[in-house]
Amino acid sequence: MATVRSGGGDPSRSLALLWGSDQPTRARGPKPGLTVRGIVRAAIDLADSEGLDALSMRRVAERLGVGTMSLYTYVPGKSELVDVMLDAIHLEAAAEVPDGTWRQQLEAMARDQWALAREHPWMLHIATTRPPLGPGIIAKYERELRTVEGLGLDDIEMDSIITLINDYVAGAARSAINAVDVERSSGVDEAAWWAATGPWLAKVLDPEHYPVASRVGTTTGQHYQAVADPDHAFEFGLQRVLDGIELLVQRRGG
Amino acid sequence: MATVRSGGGDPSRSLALLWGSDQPTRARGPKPGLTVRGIVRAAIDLADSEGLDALSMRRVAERLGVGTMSLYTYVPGKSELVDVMLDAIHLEAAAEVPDGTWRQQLEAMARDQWALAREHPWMLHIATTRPPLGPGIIAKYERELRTVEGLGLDDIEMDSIITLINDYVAGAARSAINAVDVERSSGVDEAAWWAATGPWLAKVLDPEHYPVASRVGTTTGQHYQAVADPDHAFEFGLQRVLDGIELLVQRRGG
DNA sequence: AATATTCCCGTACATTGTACGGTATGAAGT
DNA sequence: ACTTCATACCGTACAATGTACGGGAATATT
Repeated sequence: MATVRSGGGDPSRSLALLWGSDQPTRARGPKPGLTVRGIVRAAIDLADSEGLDALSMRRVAERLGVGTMSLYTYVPGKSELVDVMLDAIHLEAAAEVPDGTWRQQLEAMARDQWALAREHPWMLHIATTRPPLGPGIIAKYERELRTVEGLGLDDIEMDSIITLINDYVAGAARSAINAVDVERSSGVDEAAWWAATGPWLAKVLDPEHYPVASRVGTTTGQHYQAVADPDHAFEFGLQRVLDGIELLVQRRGG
Repeated sequence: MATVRSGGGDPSRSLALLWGSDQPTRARGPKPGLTVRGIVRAAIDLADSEGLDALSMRRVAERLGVGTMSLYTYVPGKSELVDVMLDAIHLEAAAEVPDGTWRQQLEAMARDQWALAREHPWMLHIATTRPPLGPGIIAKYERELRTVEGLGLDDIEMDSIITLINDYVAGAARSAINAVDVERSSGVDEAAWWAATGPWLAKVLDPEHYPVASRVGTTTGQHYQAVADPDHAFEFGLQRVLDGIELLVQRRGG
């Protein structure tokens, strides 16, 4: 499987699929046996349970009890299918914006994103430079922007803050997610990997050449029983990022 | 190609490769015609110029003028090869730590990482939950930690700060990198994509349902002539992150 | 009944990582 | 000098991928 990338297909085809009216167009020919929605759901189920690497047109068709090529009647290609999958999970996850200060709202937003990534780990493996601008993603963007509306920031700053939070959460979540993925695909669990790596590391991390790294590496290794703890890293980083944003808001008089 | 993941191979095999003495073990049989270093260099060249999707054992062997399977004499598999590639680029990039305040040093470190990702865009497509702990990566870790040594932080906090910066830069750089990748792989450049998407977006982003998103989306779209500007996002976010870290350092009395 | 249109899908192709086993090479042991 | 045997090299084969192509079957419109 090549790198899975949103926006890799024909944009207007993806957009038509995303916003396409679900009205059953009166037409000749045999009755459709499938729906786009059903295909997308099957694909999401497959990716949730077996990972993005297991997501193939053949496997999706198998789950639906049809031939592989039948899918292409409903969906132009795998690229566009992935676009719709991505938008769909954001649509389902549409959460209420909680009450509270802007900071509490931003924090909740970050935690929602973190939770969504836990539920659908494959979403972080999809490159979204050209996001599928469907109803789910747009609604999410609207919710996010509202948390920083009215703080005295200009539009560009508001957008930048949202981007910052999303970039940061995605980065931190990727680490947590990968730990699960690599265990599934390699069969080597964290403990086994650390057991194989630790002794090598001790031999190689000599305090002469790497005084600080060997000290800190030893401390963190013992503390986490692993090379790092993604959950802790997420919490720590989130507070720093929010602190940084708060400073800007204060300067703008929010 | 399945998702490329570091730590997917046998850890001790990767580590042996990473730290393995380069001394030519006196042995029987024909003279080796290749070296691990040469294979790694060819693989890096290929990935640099054509992307990670184009990195295949066949293509690497072709560049070296040997049969595909000959590579397996030197390298256990593709996983381990990627591990060594990743360590190698960090070893080459080993930069001097500049003088200045800890903040200036951290900022320089982030910019170095950003520049490295520009040079070797494929590095960000590799999942590094279990990083290849070779001489390049370890030396980098040591350099990074030294910038936050002596500020009154404990070891865990020092490690967390480094993780935060690296996570953030990786996240922001991924956006910039993907813009280039998606253009290469799809043949659709940013302007063409935006030309196809913009009109759709205008139709769909109605101010009734999405008042804030439509306003901000329009402003940023006109400002960037695209859906976002990764370079601007990087600069903005970096200052917020550093501000947040500075607050912590101040509280610790640094 | 004829026609136009749509759904379904079998086959085929190029590309991937790498397991397996065979052959050639050249240093060490006799 | 001759045998032994570890090592380098690599052709072939297999299972899996996305999807182009074209044929067959079903059904609403004419």
